Amino acid sequence: MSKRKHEETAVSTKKPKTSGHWAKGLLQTMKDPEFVVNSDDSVTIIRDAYPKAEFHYLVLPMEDISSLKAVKKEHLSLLEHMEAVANDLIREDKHKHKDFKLGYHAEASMLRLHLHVISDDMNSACLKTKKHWNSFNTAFFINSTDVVQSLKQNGRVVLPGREQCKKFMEQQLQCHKCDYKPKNMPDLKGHILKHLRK
DNA sequence: GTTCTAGAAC
DNA sequence: GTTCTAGAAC
Repeated sequence: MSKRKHEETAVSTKKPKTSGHWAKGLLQTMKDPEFVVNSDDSVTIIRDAYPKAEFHYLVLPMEDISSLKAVKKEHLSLLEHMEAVANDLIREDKHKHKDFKLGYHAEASMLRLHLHVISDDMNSACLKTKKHWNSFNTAFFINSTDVVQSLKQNGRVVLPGREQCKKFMEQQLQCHKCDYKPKNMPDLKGHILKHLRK
């Protein structure tokens, strides 16, 4: 036997092309018909390539807005439109029996502003780490309505600072539906199954 | 953002 | 010995 790792022969599960820096991945996914759910003149909706719940979509503007930090008051109607499009999506029949959260991460890793549209089951094989959990289930996740309100009131989106974000990510694991405090991720992933209601 | 894996935690 | 987390990735 050679020392080389065995060749992967199985067809890999669909992944978006990842040419260029990983932070630009969403820009590629936006162009991939496999992931695009819907779009109009100003926004595109895609399925998240690594969904953290049974339903997990992203709404992205066509305009090259890198993140919440780059959002200006002239983007107000765009952000309102992103929220409206997200609300239309979750009213579709296939989502009827699910509750959804609409919001932004306080600090995003991936380029291009994106609104998360995620069912609140948090039941997914892609949800693996404490950071994953806390990014959707602490104040690190900012509801779209609050982002829009902040933009209206301040002319920009007021965000928690770097240290505050770090604290959110290090927060003790907490079930989002009851007072249970899981001892680790496998414990949490087992626990949330009890709350499933499809 | 994910993958991989060393070494901490159990 | 096995499970689990957290940090590097050129």
